[in-house]
Amino acid sequence: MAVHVLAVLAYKEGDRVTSAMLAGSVNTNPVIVRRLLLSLQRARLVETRKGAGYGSRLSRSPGRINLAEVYRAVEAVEPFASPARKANSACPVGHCIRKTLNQVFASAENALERDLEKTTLAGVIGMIKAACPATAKKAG
Amino acid sequence: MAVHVLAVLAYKEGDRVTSAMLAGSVNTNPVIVRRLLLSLQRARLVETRKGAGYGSRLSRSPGRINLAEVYRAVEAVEPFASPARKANSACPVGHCIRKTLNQVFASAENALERDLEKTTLAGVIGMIKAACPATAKKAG
DNA sequence: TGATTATGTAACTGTTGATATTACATATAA
DNA sequence: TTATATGTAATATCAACAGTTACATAATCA
Repeated sequence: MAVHVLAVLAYKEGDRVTSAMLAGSVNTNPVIVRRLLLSLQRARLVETRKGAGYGSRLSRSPGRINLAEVYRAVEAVEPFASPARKANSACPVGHCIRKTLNQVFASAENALERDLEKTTLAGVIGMIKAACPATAKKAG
Repeated sequence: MAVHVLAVLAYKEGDRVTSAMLAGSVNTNPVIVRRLLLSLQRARLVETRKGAGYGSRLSRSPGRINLAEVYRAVEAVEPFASPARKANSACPVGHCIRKTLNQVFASAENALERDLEKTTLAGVIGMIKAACPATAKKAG
């Protein structure tokens, strides 16, 4: 969803867009969008202003925002499960597996982010236009 | 958790282990383990037999099972969200973003799996032993 | 200044997926 | 035939995420 919101913002290069308009595009509630925007603000990906006629816009050009940044901005918890129950430490595997799996998963997540870094928001927009060339250039 | 279970099985190279013993190590319920084992059976990673004195063991040596196979065996759904609500197709971004994001995420997941392929169960065991050298070699 | 517009945020309510638990049918070994 | 172990259904619990309503706060604009 984060990528969707940012893609709309990228579409409107520079124009301010309200959370209500974004929610309209994603088909969700403005509050959900605003909560998401808070994460994106913290990551300095968007700028938001209150007041009549304002809203949010990208902090940088779409070509200078890659999807790894977006992923990190909205990633709530570790994508790989840290099981609720802790392992049985009487078992040698259970006792020491956590540290090991963390290492392995950190490496895997790193590989994931390296790949996401290769795609910018501008790239996403380009792919969307290529996938749907007939679409109008400006709409909510 | 899947990796944990398989690591225990790898520890016991070849020995049959019951779901109750595995559940003891992971600190969970035998039924949970059995459901997980069903996925691992479908992926031909473990063999299971009913009856007194039996249980499960690895189908192959730990050096010939990599974590990408495990990931694929237990991966329930797409790790990246396909939002419940579908996007607003009146919006040009909403209309065509799904296909584009699927492409991008497929690539990212691929990168993830390429990384996981580099680690085998034998490697995990080695890392565990290195992390906890003092641990006994044989226990539940 | 005051009305309007937008965000920030709290409180509460689904919904979903993972885990947990109990119970029982079935298969296999001894 | 008995004991052991898996397969599986039904149900409960829990956390994360999304949704909704409501309202305080901030900023613009007339």
